[in-house]
Amino acid sequence: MRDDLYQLDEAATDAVFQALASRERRRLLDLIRGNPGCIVADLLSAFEMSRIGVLKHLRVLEEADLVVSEKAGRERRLYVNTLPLRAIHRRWSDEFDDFWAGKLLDLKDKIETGS
Amino acid sequence: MRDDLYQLDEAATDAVFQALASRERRRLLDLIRGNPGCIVADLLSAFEMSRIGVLKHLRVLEEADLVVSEKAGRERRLYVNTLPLRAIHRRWSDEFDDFWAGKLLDLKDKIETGS
DNA sequence: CAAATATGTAACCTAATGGTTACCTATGAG
DNA sequence: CTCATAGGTAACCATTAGGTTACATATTTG
Repeated sequence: MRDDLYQLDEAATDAVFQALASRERRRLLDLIRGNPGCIVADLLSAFEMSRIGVLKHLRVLEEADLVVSEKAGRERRLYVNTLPLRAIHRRWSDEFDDFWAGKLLDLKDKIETGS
Repeated sequence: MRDDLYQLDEAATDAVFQALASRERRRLLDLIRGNPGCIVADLLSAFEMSRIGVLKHLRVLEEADLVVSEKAGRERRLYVNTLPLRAIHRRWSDEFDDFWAGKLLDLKDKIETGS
């Protein structure tokens, strides 16, 4: 799919941010990104929690479309899908252009220091 | 504060993504961004929910440091703080450089179409 | 086939979220 | 001063999230 044709609706955006709002899930995402094609069992050793806990986090990532998988025999191969992240990145780059460009004052600093 | 000195720890990152994981809060953020210095009462008409509901969402945004406020008499002036968003944007730009640059295949598409 | 492996589902518990109503405090205007 | 306005706190309720244990299924391997 062409990069710029991929768009997130509000519900999908909720799901992506929700999925990213957990350390464990971000770590999971990093692990899969670093080991594309890894299977669920490969991930378990990196976590304290039970296998089912990891599976649940994985499902949240999959429902946010941040991770996709492919069944291979009794195993499941995992991959990061970058499109949702890129869609958000792209949208922010558009919407917050003024901010990224640093054209606006740092209001917080201004307020807190009273300057 | 200099832009690149602002860094989010894991807890702060949790808070930012959590805050963004709600349509209402993203809308709130947009409204404040479009009306810097607006007061709480200004926002109410844009929402169906009660004032307290809005206040609670506002607090989530403030705890994520995405919104800052300044008391002015009995009013409270609201501003968006862009630093957390910029910090995330910057980190992603570093970490996902290969992806942003489109150097990697779209694995999802590959998997789903079986090509 | 039998047993080990990889994964998935169900049911349950606790804590956090998202919302409410009712009440309280501080400030500005007449 | 009186009262309307802007905002905040407390207590509550329903739903969701994050985790668990126990059990079930499918696939390899010996």
